[in-house]
Amino acid sequence: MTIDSDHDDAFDAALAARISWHYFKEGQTQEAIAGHLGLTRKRVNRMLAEARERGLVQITIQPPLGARSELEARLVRQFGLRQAIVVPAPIGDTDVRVMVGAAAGAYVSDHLAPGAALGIGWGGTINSAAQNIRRRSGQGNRVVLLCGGLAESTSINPYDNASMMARALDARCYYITAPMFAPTAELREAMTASEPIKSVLAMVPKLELALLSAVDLTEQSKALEYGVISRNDWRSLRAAGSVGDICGHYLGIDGNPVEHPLIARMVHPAMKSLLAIPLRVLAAGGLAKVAIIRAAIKAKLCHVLITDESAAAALLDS
Amino acid sequence: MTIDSDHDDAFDAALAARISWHYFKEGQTQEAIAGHLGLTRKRVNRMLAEARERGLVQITIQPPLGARSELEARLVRQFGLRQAIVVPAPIGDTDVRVMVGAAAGAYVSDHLAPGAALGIGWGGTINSAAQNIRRRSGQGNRVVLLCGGLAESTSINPYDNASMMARALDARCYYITAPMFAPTAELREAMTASEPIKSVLAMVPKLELALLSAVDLTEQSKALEYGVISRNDWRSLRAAGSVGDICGHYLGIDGNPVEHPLIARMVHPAMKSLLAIPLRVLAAGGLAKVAIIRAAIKAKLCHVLITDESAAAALLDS
DNA sequence: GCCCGCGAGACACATTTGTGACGATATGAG
DNA sequence: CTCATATCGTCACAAATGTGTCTCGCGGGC
Repeated sequence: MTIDSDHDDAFDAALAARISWHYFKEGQTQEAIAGHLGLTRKRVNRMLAEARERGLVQITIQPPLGARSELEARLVRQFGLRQAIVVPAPIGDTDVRVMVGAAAGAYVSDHLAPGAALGIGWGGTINSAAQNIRRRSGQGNRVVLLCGGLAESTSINPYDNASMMARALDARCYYITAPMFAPTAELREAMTASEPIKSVLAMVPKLELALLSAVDLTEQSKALEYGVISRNDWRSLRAAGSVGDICGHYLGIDGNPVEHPLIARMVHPAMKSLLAIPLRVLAAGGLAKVAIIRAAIKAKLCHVLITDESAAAALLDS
Repeated sequence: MTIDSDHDDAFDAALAARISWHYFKEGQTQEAIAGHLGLTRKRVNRMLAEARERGLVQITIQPPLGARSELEARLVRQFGLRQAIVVPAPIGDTDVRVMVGAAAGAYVSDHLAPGAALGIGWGGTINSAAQNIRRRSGQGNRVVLLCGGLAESTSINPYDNASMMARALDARCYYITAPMFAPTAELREAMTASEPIKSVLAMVPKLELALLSAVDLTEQSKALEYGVISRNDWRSLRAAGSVGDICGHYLGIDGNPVEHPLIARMVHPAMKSLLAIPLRVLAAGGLAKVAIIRAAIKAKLCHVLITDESAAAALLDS
């Protein structure tokens, strides 16, 4: 399950690395590189873009080190967090998730010890985090996906997120081989009690680090946009008082689980299992996520919050 | 000693970090960022350049991971190294040292454990390595400069190299407070036996990691260019059969120390001390360094070699 | 008060970069 | 063998970037 030597195309990583060296480290122009290596400038250009997309080239921005941002300090104080990381809010129409994810990837790279096991959520933020992991190899890490899968491969599929993360960490990856939403409550019981799934779920309380993501139930919800949940479910979950979910645990504004028929069909690790993980990092940004972030903090799901300025400011405004 | 609020000018690191996020992570145009933050585009442009120069923005190119380069494998085999890292040779007239140094910085970042002590050489390569360290803080590292100082601050001053490295690692830094070349052999004895110097030298055999640099004695020698050694010394050292030095130890082509009056005046850790360091990394590239690299390997000073393609190819051609 | 020098913004320009259009060439199915 | 398709190189152009020059405003020295 963890074997994936080359995942799709014949992308020449060695060539891309060489081009990247000349471009980013040596500061040569794309034209000069093309001439030197006997390629077209356009080819060089696309290889560079691809190298960045694939995380082969990584750009790290060192935090101001000594002087942590004002917002971070206030978040820590007001919500009793261990740490808060606030990245700038996007200027244009850029997706917040790429920025928060970038910080999340850096955080995981810094805090996942060799041999440690990492649990992850899913979504655009996690996807971006995976791209921003500093590649390692032979460190004996494990990645456990903390939710069930989605049959339709949207642009943000949990299995894909997990696979990318595991590849970047050279980790063995464990999936919950069940849908995120079981067809019926009975099937959910049967599935979670059956073998491959049961033992993966049993790994969760023993994880060293969890990188959680938050799904919101606002109008802008990506889960709604991509059809992960139906508009009917969306409506009734909101009516039940939920502001979103963390790993399939739908929470109310106060952080308590809500009552809803869907709950009994969710395939996910028990809340108790999640709460057993000693370091729980929540990565979520954007105004839409403010309510669910607050709920997650109240539910004690968040030791470390990675978010953006707009969400941070809104959180503090309450 | 590790406190450095702002080391010289009023470079606004927080602003630079924010700009860098918008530019590198969010992919905004410099103009848009300038507009958003109320700055000139030119200012944004310069801040970005400065952020890169100062190592605030770091660009990492992941090695092909599985498939290590052919050259590296051959170096390891032929010279019995633990590891070899070969970066592309510069295309234009770029300084090889920035490329080799970049790789060296990444290597140190990956291999210097918390609390460990690092010994460093000096020169452009080390300077570039320091710029490419992934900043850390509170890890309790120590940096020891493995040579004496130079009075005239050339662009590559050992004390400056050490200071940059220590700053990047948030490490305490130890200097040999003596000139690289003592005026007389007697003074050298007196200095190395006297107090601050003696105890710094005593730290050397206990270091965990050494990042060594190589000084060559070719026509292109930077040491000659910058006047670190006089042309007379250069001539006579060559006449004595030396091809360069590692931490002030002038070696012959076979790796043995040469005989020369200058030797008795060098302030540096004993060869035995250097050889007691369990992981010795030599970072040097360019054709001029080939002979001294080979000598250093023969002198057992090099467990891990970080070099560029041109030097690697030349080393293997022998 | 006046002059000098310095830094920063405004402007301008050359270079570099990203991207789309178009045609050539390879690849593979029938 | 032919044709459809996809990939890649060439050309071209617009946008973005790096850099130089000019000028203005500010502060310090006299």
